Amino acid sequence: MDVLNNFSLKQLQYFAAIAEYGSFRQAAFRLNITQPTLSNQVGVMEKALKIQLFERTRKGINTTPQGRELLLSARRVLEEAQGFNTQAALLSGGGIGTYRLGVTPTLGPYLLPHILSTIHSTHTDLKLYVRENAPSDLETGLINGQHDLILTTLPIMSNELIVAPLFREPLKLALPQDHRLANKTRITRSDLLGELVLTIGEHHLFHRQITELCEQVGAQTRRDYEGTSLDTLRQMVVMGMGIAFLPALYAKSEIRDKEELRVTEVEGISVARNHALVWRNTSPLASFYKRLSEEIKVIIETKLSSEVFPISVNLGNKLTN
Amino acid sequence: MDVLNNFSLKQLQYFAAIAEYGSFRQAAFRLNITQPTLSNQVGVMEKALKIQLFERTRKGINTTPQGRELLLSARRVLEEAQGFNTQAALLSGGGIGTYRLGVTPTLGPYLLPHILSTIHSTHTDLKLYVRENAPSDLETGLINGQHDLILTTLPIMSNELIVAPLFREPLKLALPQDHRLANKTRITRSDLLGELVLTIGEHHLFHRQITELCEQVGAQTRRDYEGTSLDTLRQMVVMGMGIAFLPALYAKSEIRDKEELRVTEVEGISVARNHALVWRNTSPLASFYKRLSEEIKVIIETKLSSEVFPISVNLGNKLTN
DNA sequence: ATTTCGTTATAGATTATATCTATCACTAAA
DNA sequence: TTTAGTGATAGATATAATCTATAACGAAAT
Repeated sequence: MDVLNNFSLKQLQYFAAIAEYGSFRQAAFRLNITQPTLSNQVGVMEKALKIQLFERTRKGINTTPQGRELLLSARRVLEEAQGFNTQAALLSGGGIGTYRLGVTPTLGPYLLPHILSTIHSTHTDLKLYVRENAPSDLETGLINGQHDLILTTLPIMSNELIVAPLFREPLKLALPQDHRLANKTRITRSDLLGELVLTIGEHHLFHRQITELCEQVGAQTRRDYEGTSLDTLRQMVVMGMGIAFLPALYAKSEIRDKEELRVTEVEGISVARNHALVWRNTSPLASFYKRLSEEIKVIIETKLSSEVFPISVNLGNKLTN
Repeated sequence: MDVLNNFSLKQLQYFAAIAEYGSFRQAAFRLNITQPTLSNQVGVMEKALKIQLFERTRKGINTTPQGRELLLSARRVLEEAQGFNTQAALLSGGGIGTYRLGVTPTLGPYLLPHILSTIHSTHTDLKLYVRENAPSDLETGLINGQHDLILTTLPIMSNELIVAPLFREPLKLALPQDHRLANKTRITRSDLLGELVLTIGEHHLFHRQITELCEQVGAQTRRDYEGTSLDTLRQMVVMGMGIAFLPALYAKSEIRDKEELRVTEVEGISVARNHALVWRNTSPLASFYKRLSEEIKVIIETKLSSEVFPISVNLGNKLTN
């Protein structure tokens, strides 16, 4: 990829045109340049390549054997260049291409299935390369360019990122079927007094929320048995090791079997995660990402309004829960 | 193939380098240009394509999704350009490529098999696209560029052609086995008195030579039964319709079966064809063609010295027989 | 806090080069 | 002999690529 200062695309174009029309004058006319320009440029090229491409006579030209050989290569180059050009024309519209979307493992698998198909139908040529990471890794990964966009849980601290809040996802209480509260229609704060609450590992963002809540209502958290994923947390509840708070979208997606667990809300408490679409403030595609976030909000409102809620107040970057 | 004034090869190269090194400065250093040049050129390109390729930050760059997409196309263009370049480098040596060689049907098939393999072994990458035509068509075909070279029978009249005489090919007498002269060891001019001589069609160059000879030695020519090719002429001799003069190389190649025909020389007469390699005086490859003709002469001298002879005198273009 | 180093962008001068106009030299055909 | 067609050449001009010097900003170290 080093020394190709021998020729230019323009010269290749000239070369091909002359060969095609069999005449400098003709070719110059078609190319909207003058004949001397053409003579000059081809001459320059021939000198640079040390190959005579045409044999000039007073009545016209012949392409030399070497010229004929090179013509094939020249045409291939021009074809690729043409391809580059048409692709650039397509891409300049925006919304086309492969975008690297980072998601958290506690949201991505349960949200994306609901929205991807709709997005795909609106943006046929938009492809998402989805990659899962813990929220903190997502944020730094976005900053140093490993992702184009992330779909993550607030808060986002960095001020070089732009945050488009999407929705608020409540955490719901999951009880084993044989639990004393399982058949109670209304569960309130006071019901939780003395309960054993299982939590997910503390590097997850809502770990702290849960522990704070438990302190308030007088429940205990089991520090010795923290789940490493939502799935293990669910299994631990099924086995009767305690109760747990699970994100609403997870519950909707994964807890089909009503015999296994009972998922319910607790009156008088408000514990939830806020999710947002985030990109770098330097990204030239900011306006497209903004539009995309609006579209996602609409999709969620349409398809998931019973599970999640709009984020009413605009709390900005420092949005905490 | 019309409007690709959006970008240049150089710009594509710059684009690829920046993406590769992840930095304008780095890339500029590698490309041996200054960073402002790079910034400027990429900017020009982005404006022309209406696509931002890179997202610039104070700590470096990120390639945009569109940029990543286009990078693939850009690399393909550069690869083809590189291919063009290396091929040009190869070709600039000369002796490489496909040359369109015109030959006469009464010589080509009987001479070329003897010389092509040797030429191929010396010039591995030289390919000959061989095409047969009557000598007069060969000459005009060469002049108007349908051939690069011709291997033809003299004389050549046009003064825009350069003639490299190759060898002199005697015409030998072919007799049927039951002919009265067939077993005679020495045949002289006077033996031909009253013989019926078959000739090839009069558009062939040696037709006239034969008829002139026949007049001199008192032989008759059969105008009503002119052969259309050397093969038919041979068949006519075999069938006893007369005797004929056949080119020595044809006889060597095609008359294997000694029972069928007797091929011999006639003492005291000298009838022959002169062959030459011919090209346009405007051809930039003249020196290569000249070299090639010398090589062919050597090959013939080595492999066919018993059949054909050098052309001793340099008779120039107007060489007649 | 301040300095230092690393990043890209910008402005203006300079250099390189692509292009045009006008013309020449030659050929073929009218 | 003239006319129309071919490509080449010289010199002027316009365009564009490049360089130098500097700005503006961020990150990290002092």
